[in-house]
Amino acid sequence: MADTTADTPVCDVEGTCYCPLTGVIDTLSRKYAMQLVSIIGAHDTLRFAEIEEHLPTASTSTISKRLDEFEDAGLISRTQYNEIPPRVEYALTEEGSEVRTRLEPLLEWATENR
Amino acid sequence: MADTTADTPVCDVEGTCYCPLTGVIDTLSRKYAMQLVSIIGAHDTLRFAEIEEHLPTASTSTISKRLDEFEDAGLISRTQYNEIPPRVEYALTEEGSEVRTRLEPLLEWATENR
DNA sequence: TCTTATACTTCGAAGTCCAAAGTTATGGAG
DNA sequence: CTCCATAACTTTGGACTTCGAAGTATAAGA
Repeated sequence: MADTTADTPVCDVEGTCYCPLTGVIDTLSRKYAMQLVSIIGAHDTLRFAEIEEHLPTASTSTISKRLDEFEDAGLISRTQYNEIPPRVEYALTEEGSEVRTRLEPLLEWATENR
Repeated sequence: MADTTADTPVCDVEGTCYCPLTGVIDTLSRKYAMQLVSIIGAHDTLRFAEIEEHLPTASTSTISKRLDEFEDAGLISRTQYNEIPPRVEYALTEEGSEVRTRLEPLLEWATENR
């Protein structure tokens, strides 16, 4: 009984309320997504196999999918070197770094309280 | 080629690295989970139907599942009043508040950058 | 020719999320 | 006494996601 229009989100409360929040949060709301941003951010660049070592419980295909999604979302860059055997390096973009910075307090707490 | 044992996580890098992080992060890595913590935290208490208004794109069953998971994780409390029609109120616990505090910077940024 | 190395992709099964309909309980209208 | 209304879920069957394991592509070096 607060808003007058039908499709306005009901966010008229004390404090900030993140109602139908989409975008980056959807990308981060998937398995291993937050850990992955943090792991890449802890290094300058990382190769696929190194990421797998850091996230041993995640399947190859899931890591691959997360990386694609992050690239689409502009959170990471993918640099491919045309050598044999192939070499690919992943790194956070500026946006990705910003996300990682804001993710750290949460992950830190979660690490201490598991 | 850094660690000598087989099952030690590869976390010997500069800075903090959150390798096979489990627990609360898994609970938060599900659809609408982070938004839900934030929404409940923006109020003293919330009823089920109010939560649904704040998260119109989430299905009833998903909200119900998230609330169960949060209760199991100790992030929210569920208070049931034996009236007809029934009344149930949800609120963040102290742990939930801590999580919300650490979630805010991320959600704030995500709101500005969607 | 065969092996090696890296970075994936493909596969079928298992688990998660969806919208819509159903469940429980009882107070009040007719 | 029967029917409807209300709140908070639960159930259902189908679509989407994640899983581990196996397969693909490339070319240098034995």
